[in-house]
Amino acid sequence: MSVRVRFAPSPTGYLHIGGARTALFNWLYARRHGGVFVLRVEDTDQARSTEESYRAIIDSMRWLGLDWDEGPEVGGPHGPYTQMERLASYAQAADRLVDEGKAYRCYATKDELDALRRDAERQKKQFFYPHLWRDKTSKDWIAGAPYVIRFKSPLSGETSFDDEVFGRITTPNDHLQDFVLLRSDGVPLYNFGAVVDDVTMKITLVARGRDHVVNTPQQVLLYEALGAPAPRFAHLPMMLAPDGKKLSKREAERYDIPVSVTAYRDRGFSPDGLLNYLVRFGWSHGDQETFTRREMIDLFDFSGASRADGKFDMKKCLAINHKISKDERTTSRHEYARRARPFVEARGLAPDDAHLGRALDVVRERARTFVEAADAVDYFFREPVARDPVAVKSALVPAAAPVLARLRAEVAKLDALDPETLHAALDATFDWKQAGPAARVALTGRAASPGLHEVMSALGKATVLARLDEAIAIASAG
RNA sequence: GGCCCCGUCGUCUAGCGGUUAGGACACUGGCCUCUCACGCCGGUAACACGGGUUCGAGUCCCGUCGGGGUCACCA
Repeated sequence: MSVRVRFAPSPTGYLHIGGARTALFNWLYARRHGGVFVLRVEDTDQARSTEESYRAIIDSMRWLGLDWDEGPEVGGPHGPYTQMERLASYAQAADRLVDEGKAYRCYATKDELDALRRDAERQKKQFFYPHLWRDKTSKDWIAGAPYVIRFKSPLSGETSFDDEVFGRITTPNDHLQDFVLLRSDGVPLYNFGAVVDDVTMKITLVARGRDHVVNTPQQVLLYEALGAPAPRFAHLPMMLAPDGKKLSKREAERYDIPVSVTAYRDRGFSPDGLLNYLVRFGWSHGDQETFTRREMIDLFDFSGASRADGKFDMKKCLAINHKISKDERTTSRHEYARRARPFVEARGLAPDDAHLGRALDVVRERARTFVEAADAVDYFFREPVARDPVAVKSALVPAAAPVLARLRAEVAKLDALDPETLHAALDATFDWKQAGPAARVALTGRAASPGLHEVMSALGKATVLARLDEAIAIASAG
């Protein structure tokens, strides 16, 4: 049977970093096995679902490059891929279960149940749905009154399944509630909607966060009741905040960790950089730290997944992004410039491609993100260059004027400013240890920068001469 | 609390009965050097604890402790 997996986010917020990892693992599994990757929108929580969230999720998936074969915007043979457009399917399945005596109508109201729940809480007892309507028949139904459809859970025995990463998981049935399949308005709840869809969409493996293992038994029971074979399951360990708490937005902010994929994009991460951090979170292939997409796909396997939850490490995430971005093997020069450009333009600069490319070549190895790259490249294009007052005060002193003047004279004699020519022309006569600081502030306005020969080369002769003239004037004025 | 799961350096992890317990990030000493990075060489640092099984346990079993997940007409 061909492999079919899905990623099924609910549009109740941005795409969470943990969700992105789940999506990645599913995508890798599908690509690895030449299968189909389905994107399905679980928007049955009408109170929280928004069009804006839907948009953010789609955009994030595209930015990450996790393309789907079936789903919203691309369609497919099992559509629609949005649950609110599939209500008839759930109603039909639910009716069938009721007819077969595997589910039943429950007329107890939410208020009524909430009251019971509060009572249980007050008595410090666990609330358990009293089987109010479990054993009633259609003769007891109240015409015109709202009802939900509940699953008739087994009262004894146990349910188990073989998880691809955790192995066999078995849980007793006796504490299973008669969970709700269909709300009184006909909208399905998560467990039911997901199972009905997974059956009709012929999903063969479900990979998701470990927080879902608890409702897997209920889903297994549902497959059974529906007379459909259950897919395989693969649960992934949780991604936690540095303190071991849930990586919620609030918790993450305390550690300056972005939680939405769009935030990583805005912070100047490259999709491949982020993906490389994520793929090594809960999965490994020996000691290999970074992968090209091709390698990820070829090497991915659930046997490489770990079972222990992990804590997010922003420093490492940045380091991995840095490694991926600066390496031509994983990020081409052209790709780097294409992604960096918007961040440069956001600073009000508009260099042409050739000029930008030269500057990025010079700073690339020292920028962890495109935001840092844009900052590092700023003085190449800003006129007049912005000079750091502290650096000016310490380096552009009167004594530096003659040194800068001599540098200006030497550069003026040259035709091309490539690094080799500059080294040949200047190194014999300049003591860079002494001339460096002043030249650096003159040319870049900063106390730290890439090597001066490289900087001059990327700056171009005209700009170099102009900036030296400015600096000489500043230095002379003291 | 019930049920389920997990436990190797600070962090991500390798390990699948016999290893000086390896790598990466972080931290740190040094080299390189016009500064900052990059790069290179080196260092600190881990098998939660207690019982078993075994000639031999990080690897297998049990217990303890610790951590996490979940108990909705949310997903």
